[in-house]
Amino acid sequence: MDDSSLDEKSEARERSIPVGRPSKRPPHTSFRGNCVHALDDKGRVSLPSEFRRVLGDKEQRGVVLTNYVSEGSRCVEGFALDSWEDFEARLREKSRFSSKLQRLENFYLSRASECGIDSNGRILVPAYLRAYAGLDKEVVFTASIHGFRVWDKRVWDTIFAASEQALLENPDLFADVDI
Amino acid sequence: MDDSSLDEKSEARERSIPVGRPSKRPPHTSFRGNCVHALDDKGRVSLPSEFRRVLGDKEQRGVVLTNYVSEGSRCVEGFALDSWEDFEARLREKSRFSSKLQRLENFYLSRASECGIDSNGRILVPAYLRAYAGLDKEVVFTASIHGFRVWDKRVWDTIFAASEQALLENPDLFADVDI
DNA sequence: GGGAATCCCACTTTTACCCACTTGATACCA
DNA sequence: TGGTATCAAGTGGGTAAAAGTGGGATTCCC
Repeated sequence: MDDSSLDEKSEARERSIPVGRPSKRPPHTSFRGNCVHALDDKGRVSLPSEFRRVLGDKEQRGVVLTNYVSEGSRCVEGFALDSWEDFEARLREKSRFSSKLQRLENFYLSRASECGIDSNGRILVPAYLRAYAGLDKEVVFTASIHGFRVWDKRVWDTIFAASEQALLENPDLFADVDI
Repeated sequence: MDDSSLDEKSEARERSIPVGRPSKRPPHTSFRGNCVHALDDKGRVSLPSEFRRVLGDKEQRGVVLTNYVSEGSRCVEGFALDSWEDFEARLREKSRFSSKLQRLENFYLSRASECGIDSNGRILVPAYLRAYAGLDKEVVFTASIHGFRVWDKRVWDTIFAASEQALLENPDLFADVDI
């Protein structure tokens, strides 16, 4: 180890480089792509490095995970903390006693958990979310437009195949999204 | 017991150090997530540490509990004291002879109780609220947008399952909340 | 005096934080 | 062009501290 590497480390510490592995590569603007990672016995899993890059400095603040049903299958949804806070702020403006809001609170909000990112770039997925989405060993991270999703690998394989099949059967499937 | 420990305690009282377990981790901005805790024979239950973190310094002032019906089921609602006070202030601006307001007063306000947090981070749930919501041994704390709710575990499991079912039957359920 | 609330201490379980290893990709150099 | 050094990325595990729980003792109030 030479002096320059020492300098670099202390400099990084001083500039408050986010928790987790520092990254020299530039931050990304959106979550993209997908990757397969292993959940360990403690329920921890490495956040894909590409996703950590999206979080950038916000990485130190962690992510918010909650449960969701996408295309009829259970998964975990994840968001950068500040994007989740924006969402909460908009909800706070709704009528306090609205029954629709309560549905959303009881299913979605009530299961949201803020997860810090450890020094190895991992998050701890709460036991109740692992149980909900059936996350066992192999999980798949997939990008969504606002954040990302985490699936049990077998569930994801099924979902993906079904999506392709739907597109084969209806070539205008995406045209209907009105983009 | 020596002098220094005495000093420490009285100093803490003077600086209004919050009751409850101190926490080095940063305070959260909103109540999030859910957790299962045990109500003991005395009617005490640990406030989830995540929730205490939201209260931050306000923890010393305790929380306000009252009864509510969410999605057709009885529960206890909880709020940080100052958020409850804001709510009261807004009610005070309404017409004092509004019959709807009186309903709200009679059902909601009249049953609100301020609860302190003990040195172990627990609150004492008033007997009438425990009876109302059928809280027995296992209770579930769930986050809501303005505060949190406390349910009997069996009731909660039913509510959650029903919410998921509703979402499965109507995938656009939350799209309707206009977020 | 009896019941409830509060305070305090003790115990168990869970979690956060740390360190260390493996692997694959890239860079570097002879 | 093959060997090797380097580093990011992912994974596994140990340990001290925090979180949750139970229960006794004291105080307060009707």
